[in-house]
Amino acid sequence: MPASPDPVSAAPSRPSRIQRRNRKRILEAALEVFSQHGYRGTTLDQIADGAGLSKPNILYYFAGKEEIHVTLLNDLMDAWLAPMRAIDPGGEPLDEILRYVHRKIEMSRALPRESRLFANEILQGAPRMGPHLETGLKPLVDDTAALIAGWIAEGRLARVDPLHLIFSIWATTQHYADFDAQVQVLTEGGDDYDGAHAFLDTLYRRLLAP
Amino acid sequence: MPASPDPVSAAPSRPSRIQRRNRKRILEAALEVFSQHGYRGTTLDQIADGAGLSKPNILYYFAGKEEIHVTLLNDLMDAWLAPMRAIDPGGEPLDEILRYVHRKIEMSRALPRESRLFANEILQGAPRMGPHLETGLKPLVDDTAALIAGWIAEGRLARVDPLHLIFSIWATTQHYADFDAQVQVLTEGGDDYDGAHAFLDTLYRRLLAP
Amino acid sequence: MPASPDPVSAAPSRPSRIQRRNRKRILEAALEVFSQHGYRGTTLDQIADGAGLSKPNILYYFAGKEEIHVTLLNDLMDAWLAPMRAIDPGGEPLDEILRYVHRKIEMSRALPRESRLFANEILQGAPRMGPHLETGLKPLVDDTAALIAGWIAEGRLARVDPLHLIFSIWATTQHYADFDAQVQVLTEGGDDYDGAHAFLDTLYRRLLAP
Amino acid sequence: MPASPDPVSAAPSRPSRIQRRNRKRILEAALEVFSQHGYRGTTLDQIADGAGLSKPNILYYFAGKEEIHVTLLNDLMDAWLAPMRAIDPGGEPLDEILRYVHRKIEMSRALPRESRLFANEILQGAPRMGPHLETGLKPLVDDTAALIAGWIAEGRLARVDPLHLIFSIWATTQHYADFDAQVQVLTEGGDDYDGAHAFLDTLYRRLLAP
DNA sequence: AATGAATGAGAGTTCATTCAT
DNA sequence: TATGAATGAACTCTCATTCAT
Repeated sequence: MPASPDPVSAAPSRPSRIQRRNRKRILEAALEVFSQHGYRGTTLDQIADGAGLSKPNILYYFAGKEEIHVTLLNDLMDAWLAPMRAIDPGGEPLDEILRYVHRKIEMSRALPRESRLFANEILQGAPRMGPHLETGLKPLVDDTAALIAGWIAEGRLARVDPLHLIFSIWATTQHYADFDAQVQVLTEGGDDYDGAHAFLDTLYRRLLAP
Repeated sequence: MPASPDPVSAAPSRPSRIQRRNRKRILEAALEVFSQHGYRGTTLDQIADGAGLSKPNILYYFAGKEEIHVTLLNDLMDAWLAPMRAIDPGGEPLDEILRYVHRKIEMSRALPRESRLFANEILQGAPRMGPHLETGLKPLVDDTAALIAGWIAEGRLARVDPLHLIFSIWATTQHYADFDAQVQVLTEGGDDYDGAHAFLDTLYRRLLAP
Repeated sequence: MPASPDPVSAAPSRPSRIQRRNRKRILEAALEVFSQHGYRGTTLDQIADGAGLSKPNILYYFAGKEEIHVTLLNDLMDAWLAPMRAIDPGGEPLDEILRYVHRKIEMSRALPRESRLFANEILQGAPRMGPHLETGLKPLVDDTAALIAGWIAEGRLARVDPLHLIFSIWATTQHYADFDAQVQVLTEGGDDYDGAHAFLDTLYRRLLAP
Repeated sequence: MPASPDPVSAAPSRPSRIQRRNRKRILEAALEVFSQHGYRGTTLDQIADGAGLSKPNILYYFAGKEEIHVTLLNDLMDAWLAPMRAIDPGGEPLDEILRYVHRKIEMSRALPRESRLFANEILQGAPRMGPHLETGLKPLVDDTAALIAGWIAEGRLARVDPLHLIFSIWATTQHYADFDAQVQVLTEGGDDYDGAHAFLDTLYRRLLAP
């Protein structure tokens, strides 16, 4: 040990291949069940089964059920906000908004479980995500609302309340993931994301065209 | 029980005043907790506490936790669909749609717990409500979509996909109840239902004005 | 219920006969195992077995393992301090001390499990009894030490440090209960409480006779 | 292993320096936690942490938790009995006893963890030390009691029961280590070993002076 | 000589439900 | 009708120990 390069300190020596693989498996399985059954409706057994690991082994990687959930939320937060971050203040306003809407629809299609995970959490009062809303989401939304307000002031977008506009975009795009069970019934299993793209394009174009 | 005038058969001798009062209490308490914590997150103890009844007494009125939940869903279904049923086929199309939108916003404001109860249920795949969607919701939505399609064909509304229009109205109006925790943070506690009325009025007016 | 004298309020309406009987059974069984195996070494299963009740039924009466332990400690505290409280400040000093010693030996003989319960707790740093030492024990010991100091000042007892005297009385008398396993081996199963009475009478008489 | 010079047989090839160091570390850490939390209250993790070794490595040196505990008990037994062995049959009786008492107090002061380790074990019925009491302790105590009886018969010590005398010396001296939590509270954190020396010197002098 | 990874056997606790009155 | 009492099944989490390297 004397001649060792010494990473003895408690520094969490970067995870091994197995560690990374198993953590990934666990989070994948957890996403599946948490997004479907909610926090309380999910059991460690379900996660363990889904991950192909024993229950105590799950707890070898995560301190407890809650830590898995919080880790999921944290890890997904960035990806979740990416579409809004990608709005280009230097772009053509209407284009930027419409492209944001289309990105959000695509996320609903590609990541419906993630959408439902967040929906579940917020529906129950965001008990494990409260801080993130304040520190992660709020500033970004404030900035975006200000940007839109600027565009409106310049006459490059029709007059609307920017914050309610943002709410409406979230609501309409995430609806297809969050309320999929209902959408399925009413579209008779079609799911029709193309129709969603077309409809919402029309909607926001008519709403915002200057 | 032998001397009872009422034979054992399932004929439900009409409920006494106490029975009606207690059932109402139970359902009220159950709505409160189910809407906040979801199905699995809710315990009979919480419902019993909220109702001011003992746990076994709860089970005297309902066969089990699931029956309470299903009863709630059933009982609320009618009220939930009332705003759509109230659309007058003989009215002025744009007015009818806008008034539907405003009624839905008002329901979000007045009955947020009911909204979240349904949201929770659908988010989890509608495990206890599946049939209702097919038999209760689908026909009504089909009719309404057909009505709207008719109006569009007559040139009395701008061209849009009626079904996606309906989705968007649900999404945007219920958003204020279902994602209240998030709305609260971003509006800094204001909640702003007036802004929602104004914004959505503008939105659907611009979208649908012929 | 209308004509009821109404103890509806949350007041813990005095326990029923069954409640009292079962709580007693649980505490009796818990004393048996806690005193033998210590807090951590005791399982609820052992207590449940000893009490002839199911494990969840144990938890119907007590909120958890710790509450059982704390309840035992609290309930026994008074009895435990009674011998010291019974010292009569108006009595003949040497007699009073000697009678205190004999009472303590009798407690060791009659209540060895209680003695070991306290010994276990203090040995591990009194984690669940800390406050009691300060508020219950300390004032009483302070008073008793002052009383003894007064007797010494009056020349009615030989000079000794009162606090260390008290320690020695506790140590010598409780030894027979706490270290019974060892005493048994060395006395070859005799246990000899009579010898203890005689020896300690001699000891404190020679120490304290003025 | 085939080419190993050391055949598989149990012949314990003498331990390397590292082995000796690690065993010592483990036992030191184990003493710390066993004496504080008791056998069941102690986890291998705590020992591993204290020793700075991994948990499996602990089990490379010891077959299991129990073996660590038993080893501790065995290794300490000699040191624990040394003060009694040091009583000189050829010495001046009162001096010998008093010096034994003082040595025991010093052990309480210097090795409180060892004292509590034994106390814990005996308190719980000596489940892992039973034999030792018979084979190690009993003969020594028998001898010492006989020695004291002889001194008394010769009129060189006042009449007392030798075995109860020994019990009392153990009880009074070890009390300061075993019940330290209580002593601390009552001495207001002083701990006062000097007072203990003085008090017990007086006590046994008055008891035994011929 | 050492350890990251894994697990079976329980631990304490929760909870929907049943029993007895 | 109503409830105090009771419980089986399941849940999260712990821990001594083993496996594989």
